[in-house]
Amino acid sequence: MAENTPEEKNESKKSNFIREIIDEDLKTSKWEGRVHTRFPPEPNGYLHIGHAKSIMLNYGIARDYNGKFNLRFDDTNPEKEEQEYVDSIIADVKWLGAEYEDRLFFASDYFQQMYDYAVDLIKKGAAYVCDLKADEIREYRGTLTAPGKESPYRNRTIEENLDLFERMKKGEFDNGEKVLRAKIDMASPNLNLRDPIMYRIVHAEHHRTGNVWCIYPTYDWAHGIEDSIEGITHSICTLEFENHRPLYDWYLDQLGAYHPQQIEFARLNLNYTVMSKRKLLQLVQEGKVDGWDDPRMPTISGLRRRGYTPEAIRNFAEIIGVAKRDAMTDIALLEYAVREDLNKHTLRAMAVLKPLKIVITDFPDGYEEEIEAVNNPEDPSAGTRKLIFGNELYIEEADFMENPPKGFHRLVPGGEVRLRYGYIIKCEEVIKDESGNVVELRCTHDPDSRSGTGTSKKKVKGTIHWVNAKLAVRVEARLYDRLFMVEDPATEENWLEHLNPDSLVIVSNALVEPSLADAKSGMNYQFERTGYFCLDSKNSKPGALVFNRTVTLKDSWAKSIKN
RNA sequence: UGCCGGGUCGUCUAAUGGCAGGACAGCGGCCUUUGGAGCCGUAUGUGGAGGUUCGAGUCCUCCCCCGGCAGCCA
Repeated sequence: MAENTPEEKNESKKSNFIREIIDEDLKTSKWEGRVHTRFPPEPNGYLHIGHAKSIMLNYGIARDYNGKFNLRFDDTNPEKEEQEYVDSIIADVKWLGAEYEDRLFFASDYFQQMYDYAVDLIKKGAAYVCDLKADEIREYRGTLTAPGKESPYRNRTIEENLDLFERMKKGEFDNGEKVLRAKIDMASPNLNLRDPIMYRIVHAEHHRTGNVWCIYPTYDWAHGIEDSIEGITHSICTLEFENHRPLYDWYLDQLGAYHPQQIEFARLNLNYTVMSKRKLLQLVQEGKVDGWDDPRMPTISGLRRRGYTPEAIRNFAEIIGVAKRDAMTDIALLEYAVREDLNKHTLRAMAVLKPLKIVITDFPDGYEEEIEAVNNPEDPSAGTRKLIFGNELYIEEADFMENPPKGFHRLVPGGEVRLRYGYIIKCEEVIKDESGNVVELRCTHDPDSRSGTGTSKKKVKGTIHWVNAKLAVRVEARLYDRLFMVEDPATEENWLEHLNPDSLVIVSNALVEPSLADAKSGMNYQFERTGYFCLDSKNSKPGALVFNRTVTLKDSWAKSIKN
């Protein structure tokens, strides 16, 4: 493979304000030429597409600057964290292709160091044990416009603080009885600096450290230390931590510890879905969806089950860029990213979602003819396959209309249409049941129109897909749509009331061409003219296949009739 | 109404005092045995008012709007 010229590299990799900061740091040797980033999830839920943005941002930077990328679990709250989440997060990060090599870390591995650092602060007179109850602490903190007041315990002696803190660690006190606080400034306009809590007492079993600890560091105390210990150069995080940066700076300066640079960016918001872990958890717990990996969920595992590829998600992360302004990204960008990837790489197949039988009357009963179909017009190396044409077929119900609107290019009574890779047929007769529903079409074919022979001079406007009635395989198809009916459900009072009742439509009698009976899990397919599909990893079984629709194909006809 | 941050096409994102550009979405067309894909074209934007400057999205002043912060969550 040829090396990219610098210009090509710049073109293929969009820059952003964070990369500019790094470029500048490299120029000034601020970190002796090092670039070291990390992704620091809390294992209290599954990762979503917003995390993917952060992962690709951090990993992409490390990769492009020849730096390092760590995966570190921020597991400082035993009450919310679980091993299941750790496992899922590791799987998702790997699936996305973010390589952390041997750098898998846990904040809980640093608990002793954090404790020692806290003792240092106490010895410097910069931290104290406070007996105020939670609501009292809140009260003493003041408000956004009024300064707080100092805790009556603020001026305990160093010896007393040391003793009390050690006894907190030993388990002599109950939850909430005491906390360790930094002694900073109760009148600071930045509320984070009003004697923030460093340690709280939590008698709970931690998924990794078990019952070794009953005091746990708060995020604010722990996070900067974690980055410091790992030698992170650029601590990239989301906007809401901007106000915390002065606190991290204060801690690290007090400790005289290595001091990374924090840079904040705007988190991803996608319309027609929710992105907070709390809300996603609620959807799972209230059974609104089929688990964290429900294909309608914006989780990495949900997108994977839906049929999204890592490449599609990486494309998406690239397309949306990185900035500091709040943004609401249109889900159309995500769909564009996945179509772009799937179009190039999926095998095509014919599948009829809502079958309508047609009989070609001028072929003998039991007629069979082998015809060739290309597997992927975007990729000749994907080759071709054989299809068996017959006198009894099924076409898509939507491809026939008795009273078509102007511009309808498909089958109509007395009209002609091409059957993909087969013949041009003409609809001679429409057969209906007692209630007037069309149940079968009787057609004739043009023998000179066999696909690929070039013998037909005839031009028809429409080409429709079909399956052989005798050979088609019956499958279940699950058609997904946006989870919510409103653009920004999170801002609605009763956000759960805006779930889209049609976000999942199950089609239990779809018919697919025989080759799809061997569909492989993890493979993506394009059902010609209808969309991209993949086997459902949870519910599909041999002999009872279940296909998930990843995304529809663009449909300019559907769009034009809607207007 | 305290502190911090932010406002560029409908959406996302560039332009680092010098032609406001790209992508998606839209619209129009070409092409097509997928109404797919591809190709071509097109409309749309600097929150407002002043100021500095030969020249301002960019610098200054004032205003407006949006977001975050009062967990022993992260």
